[in-house]
Amino acid sequence: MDVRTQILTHATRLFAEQGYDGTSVQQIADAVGIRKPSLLYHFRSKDELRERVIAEMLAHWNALLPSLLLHSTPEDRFDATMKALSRFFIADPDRARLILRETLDRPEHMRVLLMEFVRPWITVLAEQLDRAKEQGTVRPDVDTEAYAVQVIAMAVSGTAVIDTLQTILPDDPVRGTTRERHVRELTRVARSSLYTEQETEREHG
Amino acid sequence: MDVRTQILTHATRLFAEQGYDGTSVQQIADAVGIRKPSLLYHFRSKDELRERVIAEMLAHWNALLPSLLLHSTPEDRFDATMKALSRFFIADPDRARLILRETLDRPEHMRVLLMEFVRPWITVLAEQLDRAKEQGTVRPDVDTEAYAVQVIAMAVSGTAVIDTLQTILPDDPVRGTTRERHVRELTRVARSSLYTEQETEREHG
DNA sequence: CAAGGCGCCTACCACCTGGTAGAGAGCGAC
DNA sequence: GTCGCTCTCTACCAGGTGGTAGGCGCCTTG
Repeated sequence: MDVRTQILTHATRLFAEQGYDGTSVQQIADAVGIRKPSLLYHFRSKDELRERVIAEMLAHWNALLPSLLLHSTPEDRFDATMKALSRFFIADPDRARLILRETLDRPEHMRVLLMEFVRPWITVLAEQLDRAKEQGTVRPDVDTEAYAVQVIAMAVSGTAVIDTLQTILPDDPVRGTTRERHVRELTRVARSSLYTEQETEREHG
Repeated sequence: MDVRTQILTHATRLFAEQGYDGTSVQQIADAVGIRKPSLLYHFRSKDELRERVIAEMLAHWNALLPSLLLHSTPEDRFDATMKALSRFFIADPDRARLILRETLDRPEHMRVLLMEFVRPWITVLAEQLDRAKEQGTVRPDVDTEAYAVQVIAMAVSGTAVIDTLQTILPDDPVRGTTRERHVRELTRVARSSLYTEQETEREHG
């Protein structure tokens, strides 16, 4: 792995764990095993590094999402998208933490990013849900746009903090680990608040 | 308002907006209108100030929550608690941001706080829901503990980031403002995923 | 064999950080 | 009065911050 990629990897982890202000260039350089000026040779400034870290993550996002919407049939498209979304963040919780931190630290910047990378998907999802609503599979009182935003926000923030919730949502011999319980309940809440009762029963057999 | 309180107020706001590492003692002192050593006369260190800020917020929490559970009848206790929870954070979104930041920055510390200040309420809520489940008003497939945690997490993280979501969940002449849409959908999701269909219809008239 | 660019280094910079020392102003108690 | 206490201040500190200057080895290209 080339140095530039190593820097991005370690910077991503450290920014996610400690935040941008809580992480020094020195720390990142130490993690990579180079001197500070060497790092600043690859990235002009700490700020550029941060932008690159976020861009890197959004590139993954952009590479993953479209294929998922194209490879699924219209019927299970929503479920497939929801699952993919969860998997994207659970696969690397640093992504969720990074997004959450950027939202808190630079809300104006995040608005721009959301507009470009998230808004289109919200629109697509909401349109699908509106069609399903007309067919009677989705509850009539759903604000489809707000619902889509809600569910994505739940997935992101949930993934970011799940490990800390261990103490208040302990592992259970019957119900499984904290993570399992959380994901299962998230899925249940998302589904049962979306579909009409008939649809839910039909799908569950 | 005495100086100590002023310091706490400004520190709360600044920590919530910029994070602990992103805020300098100098900045807080400037906001209050005193010199840095004067601030450090009232709080031995920046770290103690942070602890006091959090303690202050948890004191509010502790003063508010019990009265709400005692003054409501068993029937609407859950709804009342949920509403109170939302109001607590919406009244001052800095609280939600502070909690979220502390969870990201010092997860181990947050675990301790959650155990002391949140776990008891989760237990109480879960017990109520379990009783309601036996009576058939709550869906049988709900993991009541996980559900309670989920809803609280939704309220906290939702409030913390709602203003930034403006771009992807715009104000709507029919559906209302971003905030209204978000809160309404949050409530709808929480309710409709909890109660059995009969119960929902009965309550809605 | 140069020439030159790339990548990494040491040494250094101004600036800011959290925190301390100690002086002095104001004020109530004896 | 003068003691002692509370509170705020100026002046200062060591250490860390992001970032720069410039040299040195290495590899590729003529």
